Amino acid sequence: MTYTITDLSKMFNLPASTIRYYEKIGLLENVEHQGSYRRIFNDSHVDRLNAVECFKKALLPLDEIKLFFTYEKDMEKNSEKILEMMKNQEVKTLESMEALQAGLTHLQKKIRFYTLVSEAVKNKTPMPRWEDVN
Amino acid sequence: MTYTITDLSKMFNLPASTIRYYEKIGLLENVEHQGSYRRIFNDSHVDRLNAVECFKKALLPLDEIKLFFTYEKDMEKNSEKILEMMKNQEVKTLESMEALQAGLTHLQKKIRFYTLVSEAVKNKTPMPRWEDVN
DNA sequence: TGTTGAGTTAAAGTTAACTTCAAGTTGTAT
DNA sequence: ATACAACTTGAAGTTAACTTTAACTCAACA
Repeated sequence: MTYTITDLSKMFNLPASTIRYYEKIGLLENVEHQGSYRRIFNDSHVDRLNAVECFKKALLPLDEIKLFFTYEKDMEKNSEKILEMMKNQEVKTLESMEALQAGLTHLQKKIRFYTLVSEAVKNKTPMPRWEDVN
Repeated sequence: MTYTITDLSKMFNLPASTIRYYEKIGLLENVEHQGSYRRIFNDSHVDRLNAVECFKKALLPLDEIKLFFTYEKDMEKNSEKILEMMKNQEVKTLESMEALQAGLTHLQKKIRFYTLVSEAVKNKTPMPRWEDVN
Protein backbone atom coordinates (compact mmCIF):
# COMPACT_ATOMS: atom_id res chain seq x y z
CA MET A 1 0.00 0.00 0.00
CA THR A 2 1.15 3.58 -0.63
CA TYR A 3 0.13 6.78 1.10
CA THR A 4 0.33 10.51 0.46
CA ILE A 5 1.36 12.91 3.17
CA THR A 6 -2.29 13.85 3.63
CA ASP A 7 -3.21 10.20 4.16
CA LEU A 8 -0.69 9.91 6.97
CA SER A 9 -1.65 13.30 8.29
CA LYS A 10 -5.23 12.11 8.69
CA MET A 11 -4.31 8.64 9.92
CA PHE A 12 -2.13 9.95 12.73
CA ASN A 13 -3.79 13.27 13.29
CA LEU A 14 -0.48 15.02 12.73
CA PRO A 15 0.06 18.12 10.56
CA ALA A 16 1.80 17.39 7.27
CA SER A 17 4.56 19.76 8.37
CA THR A 18 5.28 17.47 11.30
CA ILE A 19 5.59 14.46 9.05
CA ARG A 20 8.00 16.36 6.80
CA TYR A 21 9.90 17.38 9.92
CA TYR A 22 10.15 13.77 11.05
CA GLU A 23 11.60 12.84 7.69
CA LYS A 24 14.04 15.73 7.87
CA ILE A 25 15.41 14.67 11.26
CA GLY A 26 15.66 11.06 10.11
CA LEU A 27 12.74 9.48 11.94
CA LEU A 28 11.22 8.47 8.62
CA GLU A 29 13.67 6.94 6.18
CA ASN A 30 13.65 5.98 2.51
CA VAL A 31 10.68 8.11 1.60
CA GLU A 32 10.18 8.12 -2.15
CA HIS A 33 10.19 11.58 -3.68
CA GLN A 34 8.53 11.44 -7.09
CA GLY A 35 11.04 13.73 -8.79
CA SER A 36 11.05 16.92 -6.75
CA TYR A 37 7.35 16.40 -6.54
CA ARG A 38 5.33 14.47 -3.98
CA ARG A 39 6.34 12.13 -1.18
CA ILE A 40 5.12 8.55 -1.40
CA PHE A 41 4.98 6.61 1.85
CA ASN A 42 4.45 2.89 2.39
CA ASP A 43 3.46 0.54 5.20
CA SER A 44 6.91 0.67 6.75
CA HIS A 45 6.33 4.38 7.32
CA VAL A 46 2.97 3.69 8.90
CA ASP A 47 4.67 1.23 11.26
CA ARG A 48 7.34 3.78 12.04
CA LEU A 49 4.85 6.48 12.82
CA ASN A 50 2.92 4.11 15.05
CA ALA A 51 6.09 3.33 16.96
CA VAL A 52 7.02 7.01 17.14
CA GLU A 53 3.65 7.88 18.64
CA CYS A 54 3.99 5.14 21.24
CA PHE A 55 7.44 6.28 22.29
CA LYS A 56 6.30 9.88 22.38
CA LYS A 57 3.62 8.86 24.85
CA ALA A 58 6.35 7.37 27.03
CA LEU A 59 8.08 10.80 26.80
CA LEU A 60 11.09 9.41 24.94
CA PRO A 61 12.73 12.33 23.10
CA LEU A 62 12.80 12.24 19.31
CA ASP A 63 16.55 11.81 19.12
CA GLU A 64 16.34 8.74 21.37
CA ILE A 65 13.52 7.36 19.28
CA LYS A 66 15.73 7.80 16.24
CA LEU A 67 18.58 6.06 18.00
CA PHE A 68 16.27 3.20 18.86
CA PHE A 69 15.46 2.72 15.19
CA THR A 70 19.12 2.62 14.23
CA TYR A 71 19.81 0.08 16.99
CA GLU A 72 16.81 -1.94 15.87
CA LYS A 73 18.36 -2.47 12.45
CA ASP A 74 20.81 -4.89 14.01
CA MET A 75 18.90 -6.01 17.04
CA GLU A 76 21.03 -9.10 17.67
CA LYS A 77 24.03 -6.88 18.07
CA ASN A 78 22.25 -4.05 19.88
CA SER A 79 19.72 -5.82 22.08
CA GLU A 80 21.62 -4.91 25.24
CA LYS A 81 21.81 -1.24 24.28
CA ILE A 82 18.13 -1.20 23.42
CA LEU A 83 17.31 -2.89 26.70
CA GLU A 84 19.32 -0.35 28.65
CA MET A 85 17.64 2.51 26.84
CA MET A 86 14.15 1.12 27.41
CA LYS A 87 14.81 0.39 31.08
CA ASN A 88 16.20 3.86 31.67
CA GLN A 89 13.15 5.33 30.04
CA GLU A 90 10.88 3.07 32.06
CA VAL A 91 12.31 4.60 35.24
CA LYS A 92 11.76 8.11 33.93
CA THR A 93 8.27 7.32 32.78
CA LEU A 94 7.39 5.84 36.16
CA GLU A 95 8.74 8.97 37.84
CA SER A 96 6.60 11.12 35.58
CA MET A 97 3.60 9.01 36.47
CA GLU A 98 4.20 9.50 40.17
CA ALA A 99 4.57 13.24 39.78
CA LEU A 100 1.45 13.35 37.66
CA GLN A 101 -0.45 11.34 40.24
CA ALA A 102 0.67 13.69 43.00
CA GLY A 103 -0.35 16.66 40.87
CA LEU A 104 -3.73 15.13 40.18
CA THR A 105 -4.32 14.53 43.87
CA HIS A 106 -3.48 18.15 44.60
CA LEU A 107 -5.83 19.30 41.88
CA GLN A 108 -8.67 17.15 43.14
CA LYS A 109 -8.22 18.46 46.64
CA LYS A 110 -8.49 22.00 45.28
CA ILE A 111 -11.62 20.96 43.42
CA ARG A 112 -13.19 19.60 46.60
CA PHE A 113 -12.27 22.73 48.51
CA TYR A 114 -13.53 25.21 45.97
CA THR A 115 -16.71 23.21 45.52
CA LEU A 116 -17.33 23.76 49.22
CA VAL A 117 -16.43 27.43 48.84
CA SER A 118 -18.89 27.82 45.97
CA GLU A 119 -21.64 26.18 47.97
CA ALA A 120 -20.90 28.32 50.99
CA VAL A 121 -21.12 31.46 48.86
CA LYS A 122 -24.38 30.33 47.27
CA ASN A 123 -26.00 29.31 50.55
CA LYS A 124 -24.48 32.13 52.57
CA THR A 125 -23.12 29.59 55.03
CA PRO A 126 -19.67 29.86 56.66
CA MET A 127 -16.60 29.35 54.53
CA PRO A 128 -14.95 25.93 54.69
CA ARG A 129 -11.48 25.54 56.08
CA TRP A 130 -8.72 23.92 54.06
CA GLU A 131 -8.55 21.17 56.70
CA ASP A 132 -12.09 20.15 55.81
CA VAL A 133 -10.91 18.50 52.60
CA ASN A 134 -7.99 16.58 54.08
CA MET B 1 10.73 32.93 59.75
CA THR B 2 12.85 34.48 56.98
CA TYR B 3 14.83 32.81 54.23
CA THR B 4 17.58 33.71 51.80
CA ILE B 5 17.41 32.66 48.19
CA THR B 6 19.88 29.87 48.93
CA ASP B 7 17.66 28.57 51.71
CA LEU B 8 14.74 28.25 49.30
CA SER B 9 17.00 26.91 46.61
CA LYS B 10 18.01 24.06 48.90
CA MET B 11 14.52 23.53 50.33
CA PHE B 12 12.91 23.13 46.93
CA ASN B 13 15.87 21.85 45.00
CA LEU B 14 15.48 24.68 42.52
CA PRO B 15 18.33 26.85 41.18
CA ALA B 16 18.37 30.38 42.61
CA SER B 17 17.93 31.68 39.07
CA THR B 18 14.61 29.88 38.86
CA ILE B 19 13.40 31.49 42.07
CA ARG B 20 14.40 34.91 40.75
CA TYR B 21 12.61 34.06 37.53
CA TYR B 22 9.46 33.13 39.43
CA GLU B 23 9.55 36.46 41.17
CA LYS B 24 10.08 38.24 37.89
CA ILE B 25 7.03 36.69 36.25
CA GLY B 26 4.93 37.39 39.33
CA LEU B 27 4.64 33.93 40.86
CA LEU B 28 6.33 35.18 44.01
CA GLU B 29 5.03 38.51 45.26
CA ASN B 30 6.06 41.06 47.88
CA VAL B 31 9.60 39.83 48.20
CA GLU B 32 11.61 42.18 50.37
CA HIS B 33 14.69 43.57 48.70
CA GLN B 34 17.10 44.84 51.34
CA GLY B 35 18.09 48.01 49.46
CA SER B 36 19.33 46.83 46.09
CA TYR B 37 20.95 44.06 48.05
CA ARG B 38 19.53 40.69 49.01
CA ARG B 39 16.07 39.18 48.75
CA ILE B 40 14.40 38.19 51.99
CA PHE B 41 11.64 35.58 51.73
CA ASN B 42 9.12 34.54 54.38
CA ASP B 43 6.77 31.64 55.07
CA SER B 44 4.22 32.91 52.58
CA HIS B 45 6.83 32.41 49.88
CA VAL B 46 7.52 28.91 51.09
CA ASP B 47 3.78 28.19 50.87
CA ARG B 48 3.68 29.68 47.39
CA LEU B 49 6.57 27.60 46.16
CA ASN B 50 4.98 24.48 47.60
CA ALA B 51 1.80 25.25 45.71
CA VAL B 52 3.74 26.05 42.53
CA GLU B 53 5.53 22.71 42.68
CA CYS B 54 2.24 20.86 43.15
CA PHE B 55 0.62 22.59 40.20
CA LYS B 56 3.71 22.01 38.07
CA LYS B 57 3.35 18.31 38.77
CA ALA B 58 -0.18 18.50 37.44
CA LEU B 59 1.30 20.15 34.31
CA LEU B 60 -0.46 23.45 34.89
CA PRO B 61 1.47 26.13 32.98
CA LEU B 62 3.11 28.89 35.00
CA ASP B 63 0.81 31.60 33.68
CA GLU B 64 -2.22 29.60 34.80
CA ILE B 65 -0.63 29.03 38.19
CA LYS B 66 -0.16 32.77 38.44
CA LEU B 67 -3.77 33.34 37.46
CA PHE B 68 -4.86 30.91 40.15
CA PHE B 69 -3.04 32.97 42.77
CA THR B 70 -4.71 36.16 41.66
CA TYR B 71 -8.11 34.46 41.73
CA GLU B 72 -7.33 33.05 45.15
CA LYS B 73 -6.99 36.54 46.60
CA ASP B 74 -10.73 36.90 46.39
CA MET B 75 -11.83 33.32 46.51
CA GLU B 76 -15.43 34.08 47.43
CA LYS B 77 -15.79 36.05 44.22
CA ASN B 78 -13.67 33.73 42.08
CA SER B 79 -14.49 30.26 43.37
CA GLU B 80 -16.39 29.39 40.20
CA LYS B 81 -13.50 30.49 37.97
CA ILE B 82 -11.03 28.57 40.07
CA LEU B 83 -13.25 25.52 39.97
CA GLU B 84 -13.51 25.70 36.19
CA MET B 85 -9.76 26.07 35.85
CA MET B 86 -9.03 23.14 38.16
CA LYS B 87 -11.60 20.91 36.48
CA ASN B 88 -10.24 21.71 33.02
CA GLN B 89 -6.78 20.89 34.22
CA GLU B 90 -8.00 17.69 35.84
CA VAL B 91 -9.21 16.52 32.42
CA LYS B 92 -5.87 17.36 30.83
CA THR B 93 -3.93 15.71 33.61
CA LEU B 94 -6.04 12.56 33.31
CA GLU B 95 -5.40 12.52 29.56
CA SER B 96 -1.67 12.84 30.18
CA MET B 97 -1.88 9.95 32.63
CA GLU B 98 -3.58 7.76 30.07
CA ALA B 99 -1.02 8.58 27.41
CA LEU B 100 1.77 7.96 29.87
CA GLN B 101 0.24 4.63 30.87
CA ALA B 102 -0.03 3.60 27.22
CA GLY B 103 3.57 4.66 26.66
CA LEU B 104 4.72 2.70 29.67
CA THR B 105 2.93 -0.41 28.46
CA HIS B 106 4.64 -0.06 25.07
CA LEU B 107 7.99 0.36 26.75
CA GLN B 108 7.51 -2.68 28.96
CA LYS B 109 6.55 -4.78 25.98
CA LYS B 110 9.78 -3.73 24.27
CA ILE B 111 11.66 -4.63 27.43
CA ARG B 112 10.13 -8.09 27.50
CA PHE B 113 10.89 -8.59 23.82
CA TYR B 114 14.50 -7.44 23.93
CA THR B 115 15.08 -9.46 27.07
CA LEU B 116 14.11 -12.51 25.04
CA VAL B 117 16.33 -11.31 22.18
CA SER B 118 19.30 -10.91 24.54
CA GLU B 119 18.78 -14.38 25.95
CA ALA B 120 18.46 -15.89 22.48
CA VAL B 121 21.73 -14.24 21.43
CA LYS B 122 23.48 -15.43 24.58
CA ASN B 123 22.19 -18.99 24.35
CA LYS B 124 22.36 -19.18 20.57
CA THR B 125 18.72 -20.22 20.49
CA PRO B 126 16.25 -19.00 17.87
CA MET B 127 15.14 -15.39 17.91
CA PRO B 128 11.79 -14.64 19.54
CA ARG B 129 8.92 -13.28 17.51
CA TRP B 130 7.18 -10.05 18.45
CA GLU B 131 3.97 -12.02 18.96
CA ASP B 132 5.67 -13.92 21.80
CA VAL B 133 5.36 -10.93 24.11
CA ASN B 134 1.71 -10.12 23.44
C1' DT C 1 42.41 47.60 53.27
C1' DG C 2 41.80 44.14 50.30
C1' DT C 3 39.78 39.94 49.09
C1' DT C 4 36.18 36.72 49.15
C1' DG C 5 31.62 34.96 48.75
C1' DA C 6 26.96 35.48 48.30
C1' DG C 7 23.96 38.01 45.99
C1' DT C 8 22.24 41.56 42.42
C1' DT C 9 20.63 43.17 37.45
C1' DA C 10 19.11 43.24 32.52
C1' DA C 11 19.62 41.03 28.58
C1' DA C 12 20.75 37.44 25.73
C1' DG C 13 20.96 32.48 24.98
C1' DT C 14 19.11 27.59 25.23
C1' DT C 15 16.17 23.55 24.29
C1' DA C 16 12.84 20.50 21.98
C1' DA C 17 9.52 20.00 18.90
C1' DC C 18 7.40 21.87 15.99
C1' DT C 19 5.12 25.78 12.79
C1' DT C 20 5.05 29.32 9.52
C1' DC C 21 6.57 31.62 5.56
C1' DA C 22 7.52 32.84 0.84
C1' DA C 23 8.33 31.29 -3.38
C1' DG C 24 8.18 27.62 -6.53
C1' DT C 25 6.29 23.04 -8.92
C1' DT C 26 2.99 19.79 -10.77
C1' DG C 27 -1.32 17.24 -12.22
C1' DT C 28 -5.93 17.92 -13.20
C1' DA C 29 -10.24 20.33 -14.22
C1' DT C 30 -12.44 23.98 -17.05
C1' DA D 1 -4.42 27.87 -22.04
C1' DT D 2 -5.16 28.86 -17.52
C1' DA D 3 -6.46 28.48 -13.09
C1' DC D 4 -6.43 25.86 -9.00
C1' DA D 5 -5.36 22.73 -5.29
C1' DA D 6 -2.05 20.07 -3.37
C1' DC D 7 2.36 19.67 -2.66
C1' DT D 8 7.40 21.10 -2.53
C1' DT D 9 11.72 23.67 -0.41
C1' DG D 10 14.97 26.03 2.93
C1' DA D 11 14.94 29.18 6.27
C1' DA D 12 13.19 31.69 9.82
C1' DG D 13 9.99 32.03 13.67
C1' DT D 14 7.52 30.21 17.92
C1' DT D 15 6.79 28.54 22.68
C1' DA D 16 7.58 27.64 27.62
C1' DA D 17 10.49 27.53 31.13
C1' DC D 18 14.30 28.27 32.26
C1' DT D 19 19.75 29.28 32.17
C1' DT D 20 23.75 31.85 31.31
C1' DT D 21 26.47 35.87 31.07
C1' DA D 22 28.75 40.01 32.32
C1' DA D 23 29.25 43.52 35.11
C1' DC D 24 28.21 45.11 39.56
C1' DT D 25 27.29 45.46 45.04
C1' DC D 26 27.60 44.47 49.61
C1' DA D 27 29.14 42.62 54.29
C1' DA D 28 32.31 40.23 56.67
C1' DC D 29 36.71 38.45 57.55
C1' DA D 30 42.17 38.42 57.68
